[in-house]
Amino acid sequence: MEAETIISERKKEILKEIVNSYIETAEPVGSRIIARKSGLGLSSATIRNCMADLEDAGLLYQPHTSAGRLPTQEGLKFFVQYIMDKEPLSWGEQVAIEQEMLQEVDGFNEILGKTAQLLASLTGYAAIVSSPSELEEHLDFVEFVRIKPHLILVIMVSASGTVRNQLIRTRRDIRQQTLERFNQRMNELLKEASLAEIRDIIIESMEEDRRIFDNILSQLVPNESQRRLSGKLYIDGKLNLLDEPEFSHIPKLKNLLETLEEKHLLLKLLDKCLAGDEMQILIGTEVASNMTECGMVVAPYESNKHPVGSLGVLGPMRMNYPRVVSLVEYIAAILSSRCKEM
Amino acid sequence: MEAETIISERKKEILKEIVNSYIETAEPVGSRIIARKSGLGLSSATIRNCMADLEDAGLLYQPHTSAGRLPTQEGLKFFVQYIMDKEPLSWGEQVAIEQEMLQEVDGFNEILGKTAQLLASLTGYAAIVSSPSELEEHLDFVEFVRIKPHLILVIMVSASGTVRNQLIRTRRDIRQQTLERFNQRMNELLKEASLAEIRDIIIESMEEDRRIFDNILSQLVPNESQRRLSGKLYIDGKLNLLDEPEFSHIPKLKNLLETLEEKHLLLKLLDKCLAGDEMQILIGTEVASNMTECGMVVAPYESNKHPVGSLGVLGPMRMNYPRVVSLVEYIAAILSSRCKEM
DNA sequence: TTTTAGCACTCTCGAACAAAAAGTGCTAAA
DNA sequence: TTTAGCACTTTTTGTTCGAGAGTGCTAAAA
Repeated sequence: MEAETIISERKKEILKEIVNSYIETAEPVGSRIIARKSGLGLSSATIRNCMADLEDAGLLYQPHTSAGRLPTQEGLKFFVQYIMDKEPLSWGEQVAIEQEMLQEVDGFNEILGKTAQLLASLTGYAAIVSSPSELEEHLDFVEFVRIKPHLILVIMVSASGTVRNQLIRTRRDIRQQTLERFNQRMNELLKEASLAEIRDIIIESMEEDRRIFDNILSQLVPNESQRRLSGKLYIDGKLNLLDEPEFSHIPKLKNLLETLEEKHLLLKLLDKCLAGDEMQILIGTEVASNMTECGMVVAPYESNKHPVGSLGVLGPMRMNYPRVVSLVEYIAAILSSRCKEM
Repeated sequence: MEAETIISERKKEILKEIVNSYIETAEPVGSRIIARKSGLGLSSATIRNCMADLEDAGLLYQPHTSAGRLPTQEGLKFFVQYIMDKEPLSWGEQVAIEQEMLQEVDGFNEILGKTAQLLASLTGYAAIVSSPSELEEHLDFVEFVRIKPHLILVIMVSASGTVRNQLIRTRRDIRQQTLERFNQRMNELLKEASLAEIRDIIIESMEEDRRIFDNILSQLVPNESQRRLSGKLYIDGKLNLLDEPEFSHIPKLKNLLETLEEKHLLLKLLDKCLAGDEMQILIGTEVASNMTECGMVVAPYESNKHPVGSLGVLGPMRMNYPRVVSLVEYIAAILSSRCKEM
């Protein structure tokens, strides 16, 4: 970014002050306020000159001639990239978070739910946590049970304690006896391979039953599009957004809440970050075409060095980035450490 | 209600007209409008006199002296009890509903979800459907599996196709062999009894393993308070409420949406109706102390003559009761008929 | 006795206007 | 390079005023 080099230190300082004030009050901020609040002893006139330059650079704008200035989307982006310093968490907060996150619960999913809840309540915005994609998850145990003719129940228990069921209808009726043979073989294999891998192995090795089980297994291993939809998502704090003045316009609010119901859209958003492998801050149009007034902070969490899911905070574009970034970072780290146990 | 006898036919007619107009426009309605719209050829002055009487009776009120009148909560109650006639569903609508409701799906729960969705989209309000309480539901199949030391997985498949899992930690480690004996016995018993009943039977009959299984079964059969919380709830159309002018005030809206997140509260509301065994219309303070601006229409649905769950519509107090009542009634009937199949 | 026309009265709502407040840009002096 | 000062612009707020809607009451008509 050449922009960074062009903007002088002083102007950065001023931009910082403006953004901070804007984050706090949601109001346009004028030169007087900065002159008084900022440490550097400059008069409002000087500040005004700088502000005019910042406006020319596209980082600020005035809603109307006699109003103060607001950061543009670009201004905020510049702020989070080059200016902002994270707001360190107080010791008390760190302890409180750890305490909440490290509670004993059964099932990994419960942790994810708790994480979303915690993140939402600490930030005051909406929080989203995606669960590890099932495909890659290691299974502990699988069992096939014949319930009635042509209907088989498959129970899968993952290493993390999640239980998943699936009913499968079969064209041919399969005897429980056959299934038991299958069960045994599967569970042996599971010690080493993932479900997707097993599929390939087993199809080769069990010549006799090949046709039957090929069918079953392909129903079991979700394909790409199913996987996308099946990825679980934990959302909390949606209603926090009602407190933000930018969403006091009801149709806007409705539009936003509606998009938050569209899981696949959110999953895509979170996935975008998973690929990047490090924290990302999306602002305005970067978030989504119908969430142009929002900001989002997303970070992946990992299990043995591999990112497996992500967690994010969604708020108004005028989010308290310094604080949110610290929180997301810290909580992602703790979540990653909990993944190891699983 | 003595009120009914006191209010003359004409006044009922006028009240009816007022409520209908209010439902449509959400505005106070004046005497002129009624004089023109109502069939009875009366002048506005006459109407005014009647309206004054209705106000004295507590069925109407004026927001301020020079405004038209609005029905009070009592006025609406009176309307739905003694005046309203249901709005019959058009033939096309009936067909469309049946088509939607009778679609082939797997799992009863999917039907309930679909029902909520349908109800919400047809009424334009929020819809709530409660699922039959699990306690009473008949189980088709139960299996206990030892996953690892001290951890047992219980799989329950209900007659309606729902699968429920539960992990149970045991103090003593139980061998798979023991569990299989137990499995067999359980599934024999299931042909006749419900889970709750089985518990009593089995505890008596299996002397040797008594202590072990008593513990397991008591974890399995939810107690009253767990049952309340575990009852599943399908809500749809929450965001429809954002379109209603009465909820354009954000704090009010937030309060309402928050209450809609409290499942146990809603369950209690629906249960209230289940006990009554017929459709109920709750208005204003009757709904809940923090939903005084709402109205609700609830009806039970049944499976072999016994009510097993209920479905309801929640909207502003100024709901289109004639239409909603018909819809709820019709959909409850279809849902009941689907229950029989299960 | 019941209904209606007429009228005075009350209250809200929107437009028009004025003054205050907030903030800017520019100029000229420090 | 910075700042004080001032003219200018725009929003905000408050006020006033008249139009509009609707009522209650009274007296006449049915």
